[in-house]
Amino acid sequence: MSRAQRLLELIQVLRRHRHPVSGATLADELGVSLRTVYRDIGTLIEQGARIDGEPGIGYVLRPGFMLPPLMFSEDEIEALVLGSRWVAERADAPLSKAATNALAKIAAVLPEDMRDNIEASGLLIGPGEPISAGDADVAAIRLAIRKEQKLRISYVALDDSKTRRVIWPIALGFFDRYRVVVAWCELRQAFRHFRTDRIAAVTVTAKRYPRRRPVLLKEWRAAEGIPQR
Amino acid sequence: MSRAQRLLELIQVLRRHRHPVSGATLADELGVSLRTVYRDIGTLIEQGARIDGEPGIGYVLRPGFMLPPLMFSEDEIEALVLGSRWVAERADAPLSKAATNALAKIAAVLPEDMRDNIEASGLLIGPGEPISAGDADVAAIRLAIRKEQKLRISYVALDDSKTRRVIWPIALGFFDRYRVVVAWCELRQAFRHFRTDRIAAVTVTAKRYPRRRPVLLKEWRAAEGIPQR
DNA sequence: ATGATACTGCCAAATATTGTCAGCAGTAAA
DNA sequence: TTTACTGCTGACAATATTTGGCAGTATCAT
Repeated sequence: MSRAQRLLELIQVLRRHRHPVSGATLADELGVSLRTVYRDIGTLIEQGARIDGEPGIGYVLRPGFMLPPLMFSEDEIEALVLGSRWVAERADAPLSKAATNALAKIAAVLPEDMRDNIEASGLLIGPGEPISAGDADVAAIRLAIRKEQKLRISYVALDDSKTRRVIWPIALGFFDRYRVVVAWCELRQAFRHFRTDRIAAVTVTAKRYPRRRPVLLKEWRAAEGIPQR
Repeated sequence: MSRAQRLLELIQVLRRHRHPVSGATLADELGVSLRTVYRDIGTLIEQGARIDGEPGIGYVLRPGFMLPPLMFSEDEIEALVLGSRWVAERADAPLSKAATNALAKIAAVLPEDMRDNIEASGLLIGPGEPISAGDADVAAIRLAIRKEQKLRISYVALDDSKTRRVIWPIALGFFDRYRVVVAWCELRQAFRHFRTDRIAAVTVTAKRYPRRRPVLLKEWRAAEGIPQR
């Protein structure tokens, strides 16, 4: 049995057992050494499997590893398809691919007759001016937002003056013609907006900013007078 | 990337492309040689995947997937959230509400920590000029598209000339500033585009148009020179 | 017919996997 | 507290698998 097959088998075994299973048991069931089981589990976790291993207990597959079947109304399907198409069309390359992937995953867990609705959806996204502000950078900025990491940027303001700043990126705003990074600016000690097409260079620092993003986001909303959702 | 990962990825790629994909394309997407793709496909089929490979065509994953799709990745969640927010912001009221509902359903099946990512997502849709072309009408048009029903409209063209026509709506295009109904026009006996903000009145007829929407859509794409997805 | 594509076999080099041994750390129960 | 289980990690060498390239065949759409 190849390793790939064994990994799938391992998931199945874990799913079968509701209660914690010891690595030794798994090793036995899979006909493989204990060390290998540890390695396999490691691989699965790396791939996104949610497996709890507790010393003295064993392994449990936490719920939420796999997508359960989903049910949507026709309007909901159309909304999801339209939204994904917009993202696929307008966002940076990795996010664009992610949108298509997400839709495919949803399609896979949909009842069969609904699956056709996805492809047949009559809602289209009109072609837009491509926003070509460095895909790689935008993806990096998204990641920094997620991880609450400081960014060092070199920014060309609207009056063409150039500054270097360290910012705490808290959000990325998608407008029709450009994208804007919302951030706390260490230079100005205030919230500032930076158009991605005017960011000449980005360096992701390893430093995490000292406050939590949701809190900052709330403060920014208050400062801008944007009602909370 | 390990082979096991690649096999999962391969399935996902096949899921993503609903139409036949050539081995060469797969090889390219996976960053691996064609020969290896053939071997991988062989392995997957051995494990029970239902993959059709036809010479001259390519590969198709038949629904009835063998592998339950794994959980959404962080990028995929962000893509879904962003897409839904765009729809919630820019589409007609019922669709907007559907987008929010769909997202809630997805959130419901997510493990807890991922659920937080939905609310905390840092991707925002910038406010756009509201497209206020009769929400009720747009919803009605969407429904007519889904049901392949004829519409009777009164249309004000760009030169302000007014006409009454019966059209077969096949798609609704979302542009940044307006929305366009793609339809077969009985008056002109050709495909025509109608901006929703210039449709003065809509009546949904009970009559179903005599041809199938996907076919018409394909013809329209060909006529417009839009490559098939 | 032609081109595109799926598919198979073979080989050598590159790469991954595996078991073993050795040790640390956490949990539950005696 | 002690003991028995258990998770987890590192190193290493033997082994197995994977990979790409090449050559060739078959099948389908046009």
